[in-house]
Amino acid sequence: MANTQRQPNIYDVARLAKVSHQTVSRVLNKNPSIRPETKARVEKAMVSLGYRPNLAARALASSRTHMLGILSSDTDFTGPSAMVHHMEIAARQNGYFAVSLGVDTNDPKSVRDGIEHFMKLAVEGIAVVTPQLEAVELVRSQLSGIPVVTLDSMYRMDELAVSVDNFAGGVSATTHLIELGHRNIVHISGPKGWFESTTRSAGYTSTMLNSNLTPQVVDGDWEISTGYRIGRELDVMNKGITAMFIANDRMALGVMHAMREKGVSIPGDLSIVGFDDLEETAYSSPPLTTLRQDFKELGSRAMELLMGEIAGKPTKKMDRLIPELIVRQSTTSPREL
Amino acid sequence: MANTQRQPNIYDVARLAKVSHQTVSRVLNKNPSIRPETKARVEKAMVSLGYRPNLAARALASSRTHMLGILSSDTDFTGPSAMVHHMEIAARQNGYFAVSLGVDTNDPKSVRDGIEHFMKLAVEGIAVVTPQLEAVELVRSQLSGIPVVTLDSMYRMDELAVSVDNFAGGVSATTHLIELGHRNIVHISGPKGWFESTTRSAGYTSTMLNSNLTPQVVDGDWEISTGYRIGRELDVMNKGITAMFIANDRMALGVMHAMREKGVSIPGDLSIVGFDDLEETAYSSPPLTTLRQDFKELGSRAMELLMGEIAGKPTKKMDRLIPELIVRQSTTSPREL
DNA sequence: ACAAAAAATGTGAACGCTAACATCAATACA
DNA sequence: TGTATTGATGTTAGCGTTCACATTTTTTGT
Repeated sequence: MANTQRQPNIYDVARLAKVSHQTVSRVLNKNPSIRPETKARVEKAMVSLGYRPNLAARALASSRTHMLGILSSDTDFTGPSAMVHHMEIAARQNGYFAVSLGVDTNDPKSVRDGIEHFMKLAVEGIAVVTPQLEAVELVRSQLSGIPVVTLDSMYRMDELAVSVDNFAGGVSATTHLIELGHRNIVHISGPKGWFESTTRSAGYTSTMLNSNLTPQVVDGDWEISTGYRIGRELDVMNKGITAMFIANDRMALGVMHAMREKGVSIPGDLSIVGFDDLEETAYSSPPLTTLRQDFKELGSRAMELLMGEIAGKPTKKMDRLIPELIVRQSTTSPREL
Repeated sequence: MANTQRQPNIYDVARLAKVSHQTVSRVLNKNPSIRPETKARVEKAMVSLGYRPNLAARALASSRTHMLGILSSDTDFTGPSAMVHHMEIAARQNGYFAVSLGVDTNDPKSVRDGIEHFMKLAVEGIAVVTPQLEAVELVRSQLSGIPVVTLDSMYRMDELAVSVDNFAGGVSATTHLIELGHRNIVHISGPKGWFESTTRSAGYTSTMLNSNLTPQVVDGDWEISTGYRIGRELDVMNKGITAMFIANDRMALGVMHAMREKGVSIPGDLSIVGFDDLEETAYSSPPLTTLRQDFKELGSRAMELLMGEIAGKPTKKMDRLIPELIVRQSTTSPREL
C-alpha cells in the first residue's frame, strides 16, 4: 500500500471536489464570495481526505507566519510564568501560535540571540515579559517594524504596554500601614534595574513624604534568602520600627522567618505588607497582608493589544491594572508606647 | 528609496558572492564539501546583506520544521513550569523551536485540540508534561508516527519517558521517619488520577508493610487549602499520630498552618516530610524536611531523548531520576511515651 | 431577451528554499 | 600523458500555498 506516502494537498482536495485548487484555498481562507454549495462540497472532500493545511507553504506564499514570540525571563517566578501561560491561551484563541523563549536578561547577548531566533521564525509580534528596563530597551531597539508589547514593565505613551500600577500598589500598602497608626515604616525594595521595583518604592516614598514621615529604604532583590538576611540584620525593636512594606511576598516570607527566629512577633511587634499574593502567603504564619496582581488578566490584555496592532486596528496603546490590597493577619495597629 | 522592500534571499547572496544559489544553501546547511574560501565569501555576502534564512521556505522544501511541541498542564505549579522552561532552552541549543501549549487535562477536547494544533504546525516531536495517566494515553493514541516523550509520568518500557522515581521518594521519606523511631505514620496522598501521586503512595505503603506497620492514607489533591482542611480535621494528638508523609510541599504547608493554629508543635508533637522542595519550604516555620526533584535535569534529559529519537539515533528509551531527601527541622524522633 | 454588471470560479506564476542530478575542475593512478 | 576518480559547484524541478489576474457563470435592469 503506497497510498500513505504523502499528505493530501489542496490539489487532491480540489480534484475530489471537482473545483480548482484556488477555490479550495478560498474555502480555507473563508473568502465570502463562494457559493455555500461548493463550499460544502470542498469541506466534505477535506474531511474525507483528512486534509490539513501546510502552514509552512502558507507562510511562504502569504508571508504571514501566524507566530508570536514571547520573550520572558525569570520564568521560575510565579508571576511571569502565569502571564506566559495565559498569553499562550489568548494567542491560540486568535489563531496564533505562541513561541516562548526564556532569556537571561542580565546577559544582553542572550536577549539578542532570542530576538534573532524570533526574527528567523518571522514572528508577527513579540511580547516581552521582562520587567527590567534595559532589556526592554534592547528589544525595542533591535526590532524594526514588528509590534512589541511589554508586560508589567516601563510605561511609555508611544509604545504598547500592559502593566500593573505598581506605584498605586506602593501607595495603598503604605497608606494601609499609616492608617493603622504606624509612623516608623521601613521599605525593602526589589533590585535596582527593575521597573516594578522602582515604582513600588516610589509609591512608598511619595506616600511617606505626603504624610510628613521619613522614608527608609533597604535594598533587596526579590529573593527569599535576602529577605531572611535583612530580617536577621535589621534591629527592628531597638530602632522602633513597627511596620514594613516589602516589595514582594517571597522576601516577606524570608523576613517573617527571621523574625520568628529572633522572637519578634508578627503582627504584635511588627506589621508586614508584602506584594504579589502568592498562594502560600495565605497559609504562612501569620497569613500575610499583601497586594494581589491579576496575572491572567495581564496576559490576556497584552495579547489583545498585540493582536490589535498586528491587524492594524486602532486600539489603545496602554492598559494598566490596579493591584488589590488583601488584608490578612500580618498587619495591625502598633502597640501604644 | 525602494530598496528596503524585500528581505534578501539566497539568490541575492549568491549573486553577491558570485556562486550559485545552491552553494549558498550548502553553506547554510554546513555541507562539508565546500571550499573554505568560497564558504567565507558566501558568509561575508550574507552578513553584508543582512541575510536571514526563511524558515517557512526551508520547511516547505525539506519537510522538516524544526519545531517541537510541549504539551503541558498545570503550568501554575512550579514543577511543570520549570520543566517547560528548561526543555525550551535545551531545544534551542539543538536548533529547534519549542512551542508550548497549555491544556486542561481534565478536558479531553482541549487535549485533542492541542494535538491538532501541533499537527498543523507539523512539529517533529512532542513532549508531554502532564502527569495524568489518561491524558498521556490520549496523546499517544492520537499521534501517529511522531515521537512523544513524557515527563514525570507513566513508565512503560516501550515508550520514551523521563521521570522522577516517585516510588523511591516515597520509600526514603517513610524510611527516614521509621528510622527516627516513628510507628504511627499517616500519609496524605495526591489526587487519584496522577501517576506521581499513586507511586509516592505506593512507596509509602510498601515501606510501612515491610516494617510491619499499618499504612494510613488520607486522600489529598496537591492543594494548600486541602492540606489545611485535613490538618484541621485530623485529631493527631488523640490518635497518637507522631509523623506524616505528605505527597507535596504545598499540602504540607497547609497542614503546618493548621497545626500551628491548633497548638500542635512541629516537630515536637508531629514530624512532617513533604515532597518537591519548593524554595519557600526552607523558610517555613519550621523549615520542612522534603524530597528534592531536579526539574531542570528532567527537562533537559527529556529533550535529549526526544532529539535522539527524531534523529533516529539508538538511544535509551527511559530515564529515571532519584529524588533527594533534604532533612530540615520538621522531623525529629518522637517523644518517649 | 440581451447587454452590462456582479459574483463565482479558474489559470499561471510567484514565494525561498532543498533534493536530485548534471557538470566542471582537480587530483590520482597506470 | 591520458583516463578514471574524487571533490566542488551549477542546473532544474519541485515543496503547497497565495496572489493577481483571466475567464466563466449568474444576476440585474430594461
